[in-house]
Amino acid sequence: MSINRELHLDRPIRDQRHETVLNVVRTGTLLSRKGERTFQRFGLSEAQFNVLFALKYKEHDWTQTDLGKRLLVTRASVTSVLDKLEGKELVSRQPVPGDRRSYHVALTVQGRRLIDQVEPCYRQDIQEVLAGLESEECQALIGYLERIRSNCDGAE
Amino acid sequence: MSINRELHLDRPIRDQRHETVLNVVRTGTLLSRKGERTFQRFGLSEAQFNVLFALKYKEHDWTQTDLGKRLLVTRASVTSVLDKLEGKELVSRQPVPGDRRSYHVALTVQGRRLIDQVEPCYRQDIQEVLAGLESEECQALIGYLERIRSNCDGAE
DNA sequence: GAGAGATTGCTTGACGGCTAACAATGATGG
DNA sequence: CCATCATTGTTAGCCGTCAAGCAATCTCTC
Repeated sequence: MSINRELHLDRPIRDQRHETVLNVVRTGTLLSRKGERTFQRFGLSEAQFNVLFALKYKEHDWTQTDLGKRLLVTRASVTSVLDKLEGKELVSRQPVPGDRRSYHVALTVQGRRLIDQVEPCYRQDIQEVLAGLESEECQALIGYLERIRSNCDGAE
Repeated sequence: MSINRELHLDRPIRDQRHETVLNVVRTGTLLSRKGERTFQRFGLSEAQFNVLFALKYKEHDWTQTDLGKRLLVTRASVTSVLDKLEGKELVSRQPVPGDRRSYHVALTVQGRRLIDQVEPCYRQDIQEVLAGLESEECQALIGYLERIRSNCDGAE
């Protein structure tokens, strides 16, 4: 459905670029919310899922700062999410040899078990949501979005 | 830049649809943040800007519930943002004849003056960010995103 | 070595999002 | 008229985000 109808606008948006921006932001929000509903069934928030998922597929050891870069949030945000996950014993902070300021973050056994349960549902969501798009269309979409991001300060 | 590099991934994402979803969410976030930096210069949050902008272009009277539908947030969220804006005397709640439960929300003189100042910067952001895309490309992008949203529950 | 500057993780406070519950009010059916 | 149900805005509690500032620690330069 068009943004105009979706936002209950009396008049259609005149600026096509404006309409494009609203479409991107709106779609991103809806995708996040779909994920949240799935994660909620496992007692996880989106931020908590993101941490577990990242840890599952990491190859090197990550400090909290590394995790923040991966998830694109500040160190303060990492701290609070990690406190929650550590309270549920899903992740653990390991001391880093040679740097007493840092911790390496790792999945616990329960954490690994949980993310292995959630992941199939997450992947199913993705397939559902993108069911209508062919591979070439995905590629084109990704290309457009990369070009937009290249004009946003803060993209790294 | 590709999501793989942007997220500091050790290995590229295998599932193209997964990569697509991450691209959409990521781009939406970056667009929001660009807006936030602009609004901040005027002492506004993104949510507060959205309210002022919506009120500027409304044609009918809107209750708080109407505003929530337009902005796609709950009534509770509208209440708190409106409290902030009313504290700064940028909007006012007007009693609705015939329904003592509701309020009509309107810009004050200062509110109108402020949104008129912010809007050009906001529109400039949009032009900058979408500078690289032709009209047909925007149209294609919008089409892809609408098809994705049609698969998200919660799109109205 | 010693001092200056960076970096790390933590804390605090503000913000906006949500859900759930509430009182007040409106609408509807008998 | 009245009982019931729906709707409106508010509140409280949780969450995650950020910015700003802190102490501890590392690094670099002299």
